[in-house]
Amino acid sequence: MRITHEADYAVRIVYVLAAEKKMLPARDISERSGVTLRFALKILRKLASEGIVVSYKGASGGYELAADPKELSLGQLIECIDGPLEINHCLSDSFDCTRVGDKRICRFRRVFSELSIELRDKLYSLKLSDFID
Amino acid sequence: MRITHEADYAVRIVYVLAAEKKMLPARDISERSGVTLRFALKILRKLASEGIVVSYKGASGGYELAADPKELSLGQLIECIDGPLEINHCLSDSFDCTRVGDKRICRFRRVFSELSIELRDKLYSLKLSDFID
DNA sequence: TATAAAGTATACTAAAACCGTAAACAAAAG
DNA sequence: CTTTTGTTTACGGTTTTAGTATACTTTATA
Repeated sequence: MRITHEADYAVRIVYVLAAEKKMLPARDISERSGVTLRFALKILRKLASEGIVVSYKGASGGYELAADPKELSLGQLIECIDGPLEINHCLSDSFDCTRVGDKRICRFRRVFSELSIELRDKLYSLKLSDFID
Repeated sequence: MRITHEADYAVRIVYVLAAEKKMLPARDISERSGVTLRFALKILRKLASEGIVVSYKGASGGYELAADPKELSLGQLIECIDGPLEINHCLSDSFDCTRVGDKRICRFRRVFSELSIELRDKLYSLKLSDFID
């Protein structure tokens, strides 16, 4: 029932970029976030592919926050790394529920779905700017 | 960010026992819940050690719901199998947060903690009796 | 009281997910 | 044209998950 370390690191990394408000090379991001360089690069790649950061190649290259901290949410960051925020596997599209009890959708699934949506909404309402001075 | 299959199965199993309102041998529980006998036995042992079900040994033995369905909650069942309901590993007692940003406890950790508590409270407020006719 | 039907306990294993690491490559600044 | 950076793909160790196996104990009942 936990987000992955990788998603947690993604939050740290983006926090560093948002606080800095400028482009930073991956090595600096690694140092300031406390995430190893290699792993930070992997995470930065995912963030770049989602348009959350932009990368600049070559000497004096690096990464910069692309999204507006007032718009970028914790939920978006976490889902970028971990995939959909669902508290039970039965909520995934591919899952075929065989549990008895209800007509069309089992009652447990319904409440898991509602709780997932609530949690997801809250994480999406928490913007990165809320965590910067 | 998901509960385990095992916790999901525990809910199914307890639902069967609550709907039946009587002792059932493990084989029947397995058949009606759709959980393999071996795995169901493992789960039933954990439920028994928490006092959620009681077991009767020997021929014509089986398992019976020990808790009151009006008191027994989804949260209690899930934590019985999966451990504490925390959405980030940084919330566990043993974790030493090194993240910069705040005086004593980092802001991210605070919101993860609040969200975990909210989710946990909701799962504890959902009683098994809410899912029985 | 024998025996078969149940649960108990411990340990094992296969597969998946997680958490990184390695190496070869491509782009761009100076 | 060389050095510094990012890019891509693949690899691998560790942990968790999910489920199984085996040997055992207990007890109803014939």
